[in-house]
Amino acid sequence: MNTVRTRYAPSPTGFQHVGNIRTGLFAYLVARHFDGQFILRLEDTDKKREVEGSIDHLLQCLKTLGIQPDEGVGFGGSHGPYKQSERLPLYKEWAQRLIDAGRAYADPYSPQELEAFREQAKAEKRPFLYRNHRPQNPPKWDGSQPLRFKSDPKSYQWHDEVMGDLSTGPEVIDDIILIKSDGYPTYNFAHIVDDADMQVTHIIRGQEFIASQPNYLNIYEALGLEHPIFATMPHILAPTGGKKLGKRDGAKDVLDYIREGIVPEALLNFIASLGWNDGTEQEIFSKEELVQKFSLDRVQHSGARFDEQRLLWMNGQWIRSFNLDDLYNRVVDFWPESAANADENRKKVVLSLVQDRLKTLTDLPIMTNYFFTEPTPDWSMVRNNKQLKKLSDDDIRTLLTTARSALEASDFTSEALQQTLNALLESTGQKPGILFSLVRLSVSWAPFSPALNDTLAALGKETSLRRIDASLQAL
RNA sequence: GGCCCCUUCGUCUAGCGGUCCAGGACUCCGGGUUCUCAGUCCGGCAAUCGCGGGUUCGAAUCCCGCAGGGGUCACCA
Repeated sequence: MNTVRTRYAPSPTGFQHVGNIRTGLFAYLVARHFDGQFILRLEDTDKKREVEGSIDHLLQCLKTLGIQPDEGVGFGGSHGPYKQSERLPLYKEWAQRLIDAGRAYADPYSPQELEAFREQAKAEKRPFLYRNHRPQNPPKWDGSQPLRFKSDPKSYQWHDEVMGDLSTGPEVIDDIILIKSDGYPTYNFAHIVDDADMQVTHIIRGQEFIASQPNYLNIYEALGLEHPIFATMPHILAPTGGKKLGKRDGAKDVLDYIREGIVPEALLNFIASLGWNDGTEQEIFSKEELVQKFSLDRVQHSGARFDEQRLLWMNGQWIRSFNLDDLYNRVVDFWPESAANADENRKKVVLSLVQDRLKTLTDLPIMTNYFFTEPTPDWSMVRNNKQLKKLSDDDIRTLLTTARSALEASDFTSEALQQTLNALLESTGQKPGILFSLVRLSVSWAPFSPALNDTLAALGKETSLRRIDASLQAL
């Protein structure tokens, strides 16, 4: 077998969302799995739809997710240029071959005439076929008219790595446009030329192309080319309804997930497992494992719904799997403002306490703010607490004062504090629900915090005692 | 409308003729973990395998119909 070469070939028409990027990921995984090459090609043949900044965004996405092309726009390679808009002469050349072979001709109709044909077909509830209107003596192609393929309608059956054996009749074959009147090729033609020229072995693309596959087969034949291996991916479905996930159904920018505190590993893992599994009960896969285990024939045939709950769960799994230094480097941009001047060691201590609690990296500020700034006592939190509301102000004052002096005598390691607190439970005869809650609130004034001994240890003796004093003052 | 594809718990899925009155994961609900929140552990709810016919001793698994969903029929990709 030849070296496997796959490509991801988006058009620069906006931001990348999970639906797009999954196709790219799978193409990447196939290439890596077989020690082949992964190519990034830009299909920028529709100048009207082009959106500025698309390329930068695309590159940023791939970089963030660690999907590294071997060749392509921004990566060099010996089959370039990798932007279709810079390959126009090549398409002309291949088009000329078809013209010379009598397999392409100029389209003499005006857009209005074409539209009339289409309306007619629609009124008669027939599919529109251009070849039913194929001109007898088309004018010589001078580039001002679209160039059409002269098709040879026939039945086809072919194999798709994902979908299996597929077949169609001649009625789906038509004279499609190869070169538009603006001089740019259509996708339909350009991708065939480019894949051949770039020696692409596997075409991995979305389900929307399955209907035009027979037309492509017809063109491969006319060009005398052997066709690559095809693999058709099912769509990712929108959260509701059965439609494919698109921008207007709330498909989010891939980078938005990262900004919202989803780690790249989790996003990659999640996207890959939408429509693919390795047949075991494993749910969490690293990129390396995906490369090793991925195979197209285990890709699902039907669409998969995008379920953010599951993504969030996976994110938590990944966050908990990182060692502290790794996690620390990932959260640099997520700390609360109050942590701006805190030193690294302090932040690491705090981070280690909340690591198990983070669902996304953006949870960090709300979970850690009180470690870095003095909280404002809010006694309504005590009064609204189911257990604490029974205590009188005097009870509270006594309990807190007793606790304060016991803590003052503790040397404030996590272990020593646990002993101090346990002793305090005995000496005061209080339940943990009362004593611990009260102390926890008086040092944090937060709705939740890590274990009390750990929280106190992280705050340190001086700060803890100061906050208890401040809380008592405010009572 | 023609053509093509798809159809297992709410969701993602395992399953390739018997080990499945269908297994795992997410969600949800109980319980444990000295307070909270999360995590974690244990347990629970949840699919008569789209429907109807076959084939077979035996079908989620094979065959045929039907229905529903999706894609496509652009000088978009």
